[in-house]
Amino acid sequence: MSSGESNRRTGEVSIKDVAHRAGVSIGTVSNALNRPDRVSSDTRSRVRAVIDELGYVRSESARQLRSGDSRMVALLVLDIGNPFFVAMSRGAERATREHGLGVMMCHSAQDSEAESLYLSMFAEQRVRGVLVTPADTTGANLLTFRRHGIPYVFVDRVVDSDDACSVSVDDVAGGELAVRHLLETGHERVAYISGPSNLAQCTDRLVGARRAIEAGGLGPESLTVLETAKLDVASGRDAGARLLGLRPRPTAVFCANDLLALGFLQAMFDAGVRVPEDIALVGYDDIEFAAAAAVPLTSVRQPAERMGSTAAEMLLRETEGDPGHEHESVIYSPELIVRRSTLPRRQ
Amino acid sequence: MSSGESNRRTGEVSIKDVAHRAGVSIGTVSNALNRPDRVSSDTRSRVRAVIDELGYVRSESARQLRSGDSRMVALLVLDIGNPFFVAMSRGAERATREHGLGVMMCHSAQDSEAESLYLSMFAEQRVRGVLVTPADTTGANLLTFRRHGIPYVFVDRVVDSDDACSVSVDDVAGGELAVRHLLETGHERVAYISGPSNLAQCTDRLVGARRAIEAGGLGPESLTVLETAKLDVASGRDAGARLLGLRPRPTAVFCANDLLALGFLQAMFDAGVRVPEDIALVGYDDIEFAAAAAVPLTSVRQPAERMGSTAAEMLLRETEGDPGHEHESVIYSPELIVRRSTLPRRQ
DNA sequence: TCGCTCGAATGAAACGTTTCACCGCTGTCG
DNA sequence: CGACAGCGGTGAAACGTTTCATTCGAGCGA
Repeated sequence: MSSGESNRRTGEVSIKDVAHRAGVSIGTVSNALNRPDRVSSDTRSRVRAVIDELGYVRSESARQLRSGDSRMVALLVLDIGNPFFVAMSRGAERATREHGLGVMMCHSAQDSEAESLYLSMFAEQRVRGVLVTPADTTGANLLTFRRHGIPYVFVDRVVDSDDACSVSVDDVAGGELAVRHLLETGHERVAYISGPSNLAQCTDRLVGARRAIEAGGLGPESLTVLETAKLDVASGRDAGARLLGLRPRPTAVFCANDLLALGFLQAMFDAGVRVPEDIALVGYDDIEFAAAAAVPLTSVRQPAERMGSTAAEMLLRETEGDPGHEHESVIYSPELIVRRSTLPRRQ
Repeated sequence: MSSGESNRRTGEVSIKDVAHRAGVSIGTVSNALNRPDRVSSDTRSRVRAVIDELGYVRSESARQLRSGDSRMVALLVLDIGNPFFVAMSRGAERATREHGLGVMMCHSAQDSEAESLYLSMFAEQRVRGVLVTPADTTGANLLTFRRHGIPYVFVDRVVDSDDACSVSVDDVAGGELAVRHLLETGHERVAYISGPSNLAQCTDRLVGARRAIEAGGLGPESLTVLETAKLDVASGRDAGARLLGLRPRPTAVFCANDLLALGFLQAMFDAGVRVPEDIALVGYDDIEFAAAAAVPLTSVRQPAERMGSTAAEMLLRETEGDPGHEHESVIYSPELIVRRSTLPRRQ
C-alpha cells in the first residue's frame, strides 16, 4: 500500500526495500548493518527502525555469495547416540559460538555412505571448516575440501600431521590402562569386546590391551577378541551372549565402549552371571550413565568436552588468517576411573 | 596452465570454468546438472567428465539465492544431552533425508537466548522449515518465520492448531499413568520432581499426577512437588538430597524425566536408601539407559523416533506445494513400562 | 522445395548482498 | 583564499547460479 515492497508474492523484504523506505541508498543500509561506524548515528537509527518495521532479515546466501565467507562450521560425528560424542559436540559448539559462528551438527551413523553425503553437502555450502570423526577411509571424501581450501580437523583420531590438525586421546594407552587394571585385580583370562575393526579407536585399544597382557607375562591366548558390528548397547548384549558360550570362560571383560559395556552388563544380568564376582567389566569413555549403571562401571575417561572445544579452536585458528599455519596434533591422556564393576576378586 | 580457471587465488572453480572447458554454455552445464533430460547424452557425459576433472562443486548459496529454495531443514531441540531428544532427532533426520534434504541440528540448552540466536540464524539461512521443541515463550521468536513464510512444526508440545502443526504425547495422561501406578502399588505419599516450571511438559505431567491423586481419593497434601532448574542428572541428585530432608518422607517419587530419575537414584544410593524398598521411583521417556540403571527404572515411554519422523513428514508436506494446507496436531499416547524400581511393597 | 516442429544449445537477466571507487560538503590549516 | 582531509553517502559492479526467451539446425510431411 505505502511505498516500496518489491516482492509482494513471497513477502520477502530485501535490503532494497529497506533502503527505499529509509530514503537512503542500498550501500548505506549495508554499511549500517556491517560497519555501523561508517554511518552517521542519525541515519543508522533510522535504518534500524525501518528494518524492525519491515521485518527485514538479511539473506545469508546472498551475503555469502558476495563476500565469499561462511558463518558456519560443520561437525560430523560417528554416532550421536553415544553420549561421548554428544559431550564432544557440546564443547565444539560452545567454542564455535564464542567466535560468532554457527554449528551444523550431523552424524554419520558409522555409515560411510551417509558420511560422504554429508561431506559433499558441507562442500556445497562452502562451510568455514569441518570437524570430523572419521568413520572409514574418510580420506577420499576429504579430498574435496583440500581442493576448496576448506580446513578440517580430525577429532578422536590421530592423523599424519601434514594433512590436517587433530585432537585425540592415546587409545593405546587407554587400552593398556584398562587391561593392566584387570590383571592387577587378579584376572588371567580377559576378553576384549571390540567394535568394528575399521575404526581406529577399536584397533588401537586392542593394541594397548595386548601390550598389557604381554607386560603382565601372559601369553596371547589369554586375550580373546570378540568383534561387534556397531558400538552400541544392542551389540554389547549380543557380545555378552556370545561370550557366555566361550570355554574356558574369561573372568574379565574390556569393552571398547561404555555402550557395549552397558549392553554386556544387561546380558550378564539376564543370564544370572554376577558382575564383578563372576566377571569383571571395564568400559571406555566414562559417559554419565556409566556411574549410574546397575553395577557402576569402571571406565577409561576421555576429556570429551575439552576435545571438542580444542578441536574447534584449532579449526578457527586455522581459519582466521594465520598464513603460516602449521598443522598440529593434540593428544590427551586417558584416565582410569575405578568403580564397582572391577572390585578385586576375593582370593 | 591449460585453459580457463577463473579464480586462481582461491582455487574455486565455478560453473563458468566447467562450461568453458567443456566447450558449452553456462546454461547447458546447469541443465546437465539439474535437468539431464534436456541435454544430449553426448554433451551430458562430456560435462560430467569435466566436472570430475576440475573438481567442480556447485555453490549452494548461489543456487539458493537464485532459485529461492533451500535444501535444509533446521531442528532445534531443548537438550541434546537427553537421549530422548537424540532419538527424536534420529527419526527426523531419517525422514528428512529420504526427501533429499539435509538437517541442521542444534540445541538450545534450555536457554531462551541461545534459542533465539539459533532461530534468527535459521531465518537468515532461509531454511526450508523448522522443527522446534520450544523452550520458553518461543512464540515471539517464531514470528519471524511466519513473516517469511517459513513453516515450522512443534515437537513434544501441543499447540493451538491454527498456528502450526505439532506432534506430541499426551503429557497429562503420562503423568496420570505414572502416579496411578504408584498408588496402585500401595503408596500414599508421593513426590513429583519437576523440571523448570516454564516447560509445558513438566507442568502437564504435574496436572496428570494431581488428577491421579484425586482419582485415588487422596488429598492434595499427598503430593509434594520439588522443582529443579534443569532436566538433567545433576538436578536429579540435588532433588534427591532435598527430598531426603522432607518429613514425612514420601515413599514414592515420580520424576519428570529419566535423567532426573537416574540422578535421584544415585542420591539414594549414596544415602543408603533402598529403591524400591524404601522409595519407589518412576521416570519419564524410557531412554535406553533406564533399563540399564542400577535399579532398572519404571518409566513412561514416548515414541521418540516416531515423533521425530512424523514431525518431519508433516513439515515436508506443508512445504511441498499443498496449497490448502491445514495445520494438524498429532498426539500420541504414552505407555507405562514397569521395571524393578516400582516393585510392589511387601505388605 | 517450403514451411513446421522439435530437440539442443545459447545468452542474458535476475536473485540480494558486499565492496569499492567516487562525489559533494564542511571545516581547517597554511 | 585555496588546497585538502575526512565524513557521510552514492551507484554500480561482482559473486555463481537458475531460468527463460530465443536461436539454430535438422528432420519431415505436404
